[in-house]
Amino acid sequence: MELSERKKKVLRSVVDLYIRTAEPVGSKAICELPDMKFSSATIRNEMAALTDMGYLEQPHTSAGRIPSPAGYRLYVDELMADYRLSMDETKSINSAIEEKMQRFDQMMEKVAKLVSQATDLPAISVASRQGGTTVKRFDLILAGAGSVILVMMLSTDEVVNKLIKLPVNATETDIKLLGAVLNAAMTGLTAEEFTAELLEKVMAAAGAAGALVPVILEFTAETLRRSGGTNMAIAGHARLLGLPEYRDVDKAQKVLTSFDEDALANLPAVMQNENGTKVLVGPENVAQELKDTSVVMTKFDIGDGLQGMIGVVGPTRMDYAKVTARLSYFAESLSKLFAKPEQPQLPEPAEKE
Amino acid sequence: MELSERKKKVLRSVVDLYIRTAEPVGSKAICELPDMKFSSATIRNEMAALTDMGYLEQPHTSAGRIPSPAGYRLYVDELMADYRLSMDETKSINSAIEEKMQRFDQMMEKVAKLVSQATDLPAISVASRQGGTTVKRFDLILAGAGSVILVMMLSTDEVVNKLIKLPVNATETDIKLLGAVLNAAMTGLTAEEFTAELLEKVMAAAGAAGALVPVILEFTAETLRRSGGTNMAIAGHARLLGLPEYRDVDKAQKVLTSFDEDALANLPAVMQNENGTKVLVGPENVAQELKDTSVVMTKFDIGDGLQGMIGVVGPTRMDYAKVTARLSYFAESLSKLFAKPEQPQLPEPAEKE
DNA sequence: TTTAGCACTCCGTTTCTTTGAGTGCTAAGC
DNA sequence: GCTTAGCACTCAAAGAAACGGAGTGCTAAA
Repeated sequence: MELSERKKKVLRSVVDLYIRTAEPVGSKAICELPDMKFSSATIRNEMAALTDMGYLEQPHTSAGRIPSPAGYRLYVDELMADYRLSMDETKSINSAIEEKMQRFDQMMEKVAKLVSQATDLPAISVASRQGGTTVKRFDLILAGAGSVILVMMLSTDEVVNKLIKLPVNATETDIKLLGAVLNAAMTGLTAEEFTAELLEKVMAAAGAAGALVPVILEFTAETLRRSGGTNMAIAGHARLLGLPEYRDVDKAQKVLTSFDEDALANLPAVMQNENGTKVLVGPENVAQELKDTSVVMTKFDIGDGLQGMIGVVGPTRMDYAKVTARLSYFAESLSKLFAKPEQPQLPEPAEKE
Repeated sequence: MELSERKKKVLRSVVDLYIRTAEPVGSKAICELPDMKFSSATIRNEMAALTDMGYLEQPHTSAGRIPSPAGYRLYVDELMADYRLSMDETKSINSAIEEKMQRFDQMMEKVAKLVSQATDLPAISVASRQGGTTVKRFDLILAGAGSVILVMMLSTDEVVNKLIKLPVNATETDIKLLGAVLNAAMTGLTAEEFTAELLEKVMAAAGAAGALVPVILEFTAETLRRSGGTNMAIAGHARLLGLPEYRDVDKAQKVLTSFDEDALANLPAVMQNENGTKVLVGPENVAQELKDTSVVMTKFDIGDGLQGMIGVVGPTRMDYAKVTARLSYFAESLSKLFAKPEQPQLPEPAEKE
């Protein structure tokens, strides 16, 4: 069912205002907006309708409305006005990039820092090898006193190993079975394909030694993720605390902790088959800890078989238009930067004008 | 003036208790301690004396006492009991290190993460080339419309350049003078030697183009710091928020912001000529934002001309004994790890016992 | 020199009240 | 049939007042 133009206008206004103020928006505030031709009573009716439809929420009876996740979604998809970057903004982004990218090594950190600065939100920056590494072959060696050695050969021909303590007694046969199961189910998979379903399937098949599966699976995924050349940095943790929604220390802690614990590690996977800018509103995030934050992210090209991604994490009430615009521009500039042959060692001689 | 044994005992007890509880400590609590043979009135007198001497402070008249920075200092230097690591602790540190250090590349991040885990505080980890890089030679090129190009040749024979906008009009002569001053005053210096005094001296000598000096100095210091191979990582931001003193978002934000802004960048310099573990209590920190936090840090050997450092940042009320012990042990284990020829590609075959 | 006793201070908490922004609904107006 | 003015009602947030109790400093006795 389509919303009437007026409803859309009201919804847009509510979201806009809430993004600006972080306070529930009342009917009066809306009807006082410059191009709003109706009285507060009318707006009130519209808002009640939008609430019924699930686009707005009411923190409590006598408060204004705030957008629901569905409301944000609609806003992002259809309602929000384009944000046009000013000359100043483009200039400052470009000069920041040119200035700081002199050395390649700690690049991801630099990028994350710059993105964070540009958006005033915590930012993430990832470079990952396309078409990830996989495991060619698993071997398990029963190693005396209650432990096994896991040996993996990767598609890159690296060999990685790990000593695992046995939580239970397992016989030679159990381990052999487990090895067979691993080789059958988990070879040729990239890090992104290690899902909860896979875990269950393998555990079911592994029988007595099934208890080892979670450890092995996690270790393998982690190894592939890193061997995939994934290099990721997060910057601007502190900016989260500047936002009114994170004056609540517990909330802030939850989100910051999730950063340390790689809750963002699967964002690149989400972007895998996407183009342009992707917005994840609140509960659309897979990671539990991010259920009431939003994520905006964009790909960029590093060349050399590497895929770059930048993104920010913020409150669901985030200035999507502005953030999206700045992020896209950032990605564009970075792509251009990396497309250049190499940074010149010396600038052109000063031209005469 | 020496403190009586009893005063020392009281002071130690106050610090110990405050470290544990984060609440001002009253005379009653002290005299109820197992081996405290005096009444609360006596303790009260002792505490009043310790307050006069500047070792304790009173948040307000009717509250208990908390240690002053001087009190912590004394505690760290003389009073605190050795913390003996349990087998469990050493084991878990060692296995964490062995397990995670499979790949060398993102090592500093890993180390920081592990240290943070082991201490439950934000941690920093730095690897820096010993005997830092210096600038061999500066050149300034006047580049048409109000800008100059700064070209530096480093002791590593790298060449770095930067375009600088002129805030004022400067003539060829001014720039020449500036160039001469830079070459005279700033060649051969490592990043650590770029101090506020140097800045003033150079600015004074540079005359008309003096306005450029701060920019140049900062850029140079930054370049050297990085080219020095300094590689640093911070982890565990979120743990700060778990501490009662940082339930106050503004305080937490100040500290976390300082992490993003390299307030920790000069810690390695502080360690330069130190050995063992160094503790900086509250105001002993140079960085303004860390004036009411404490820092504990230790060096470790990476070999290969690299010097490692690990450290943690926490409230002045921090368990110095425990943190110091864990940090030292960590540093030891890391040194050992790096002293090994190379990580074995496969572990030894399981031994029979 | 130590300790029991006591008056005093002052913070943190709880409880109660007030205030006002915002709502839904009804009935009148265009 | 929309739109709007009016009104009674709700409820969180802010303020005021009262309370309780932990801790102190001081005095006087042991």
